[in-house]
Amino acid sequence: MLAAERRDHLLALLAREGKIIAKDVAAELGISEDSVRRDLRDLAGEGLCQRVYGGALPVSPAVVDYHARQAVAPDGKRKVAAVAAGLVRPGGALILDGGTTALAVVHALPQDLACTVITHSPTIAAALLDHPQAEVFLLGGRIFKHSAVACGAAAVEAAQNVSADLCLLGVTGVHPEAGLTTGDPEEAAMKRALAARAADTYVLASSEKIGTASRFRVLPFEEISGLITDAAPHDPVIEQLAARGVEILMTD
Amino acid sequence: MLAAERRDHLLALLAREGKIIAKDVAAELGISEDSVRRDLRDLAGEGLCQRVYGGALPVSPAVVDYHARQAVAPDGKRKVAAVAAGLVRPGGALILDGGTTALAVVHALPQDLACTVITHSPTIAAALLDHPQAEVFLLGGRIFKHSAVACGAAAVEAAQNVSADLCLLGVTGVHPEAGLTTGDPEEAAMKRALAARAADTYVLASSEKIGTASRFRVLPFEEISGLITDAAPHDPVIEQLAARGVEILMTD
DNA sequence: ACCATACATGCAGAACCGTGCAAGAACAGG
DNA sequence: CCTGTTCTTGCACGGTTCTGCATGTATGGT
Repeated sequence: MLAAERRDHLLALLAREGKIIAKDVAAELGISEDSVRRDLRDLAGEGLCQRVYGGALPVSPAVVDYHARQAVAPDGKRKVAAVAAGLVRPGGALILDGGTTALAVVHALPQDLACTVITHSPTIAAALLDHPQAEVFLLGGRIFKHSAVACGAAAVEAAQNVSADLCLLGVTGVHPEAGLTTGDPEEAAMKRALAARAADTYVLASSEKIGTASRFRVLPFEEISGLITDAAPHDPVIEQLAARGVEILMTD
Repeated sequence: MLAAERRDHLLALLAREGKIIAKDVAAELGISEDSVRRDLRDLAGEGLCQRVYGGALPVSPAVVDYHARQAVAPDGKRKVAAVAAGLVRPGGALILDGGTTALAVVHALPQDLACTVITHSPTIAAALLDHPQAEVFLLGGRIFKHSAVACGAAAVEAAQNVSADLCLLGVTGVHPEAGLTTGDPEEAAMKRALAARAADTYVLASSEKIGTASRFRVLPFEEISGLITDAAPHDPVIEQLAARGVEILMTD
């Protein structure tokens, strides 16, 4: 039995049963309890489970499935998310896009921050369950599988009924000419609808997206307040955007 | 049974019932009252419950922890969920309630089932992401933290625009006189709105809920098609319901 | 005031944990 | 192909934590 295989088995078991008992799974797989404990310790270190006396429990039952498949957010995204989280004012209202970067923003928010979060992502909504002071409003609609967010006419319509101080948007491309782009027209429309409902809109773009473009335009640069990125300090694309009046927030 | 799991169970019980009686829960879980008392003392030390003579009470009436609820009675719920999943027809439309039992239904659905699922639970929506053939429609609204579902006026309104063949509802109490009940009035209204949009409504009730009642009525028995439960074969409550024309689907 | 029940405490046995260690597998370099 | 290195795995050991029981005390009802 491969180590990675064992890890997968543990995560699957955790998702299915809601718990892991070290002794039982060791017997089941025919390996020592020590190995199970070591694996559980590692998984807990990555935030994929919660170690308890005798075994392990899901870290947060609702999102464990998602986490198991979604590797931990890479460093760049975490840094971008931390800067973005700093823009959120206590008591304010935040429109939060879907995607892994947005999920990282949730994790970067103080646990007890009191604010209103409006989102079209069930994943984000589920992740916010352990922020007891956060008021969450979910925009419903047809769920687009590939991005795991609500889109379409119903979702855009639902967005018309909200407003916020700040909107944090993820995109897949940031290109001097193409502007801010994403890969799906429905998603692009939804992002536009979200941005239109906030006083300020900041775009989250980890470095690998700078200079690339996808097929569908979300917004021109003129319509956003700023860009949050971990790109190199003197990236030519970034400097060009700064010259065009886009506020640039760099991670350090 | 893991110690941490036991603690979760206590918190869940506290959230659901509003109180804990040390003697009862000790008997139920097959552990000594001393362990229960020790757990309650610890929980009280962390401010998660209020210790009283004979058991414990919520520290404040509103304290309900969704996460704690995940650990309750996974076995009975899985069986109930399996039966419920069997009612879902390929190509059909299903309205699925929130809650752990409903989550278990998702896990019990064939991975490649093609159907439409309408839900007001972001957790359910997120869980359905790995059913590639399932079309998911999410009903938006204000997220109620304690049950992790969208409720309130917006959610009820959104429900008016859908319809389905089958609705699977969870409840917290099934009582001959009180009917089908739950602990929150908004949730009760939402469940009613969901049931009204489906041709058939089946209620999922694992055995520990039979014979109990919560404060808010969801529906009278006359308005549901059937009840799915893992209660004992000749449970008096169940037999009474059957006599009143409620279709009873038992797990085996 | 009395009694039944619930409680805290101490204790012993059991279960669980981390660490160190050695045997073996995987692997890179010669 | 051999050898040294690194990583993994299982085992042994000592320490920690948990659990149920016994004891004596406190509490609430009658």
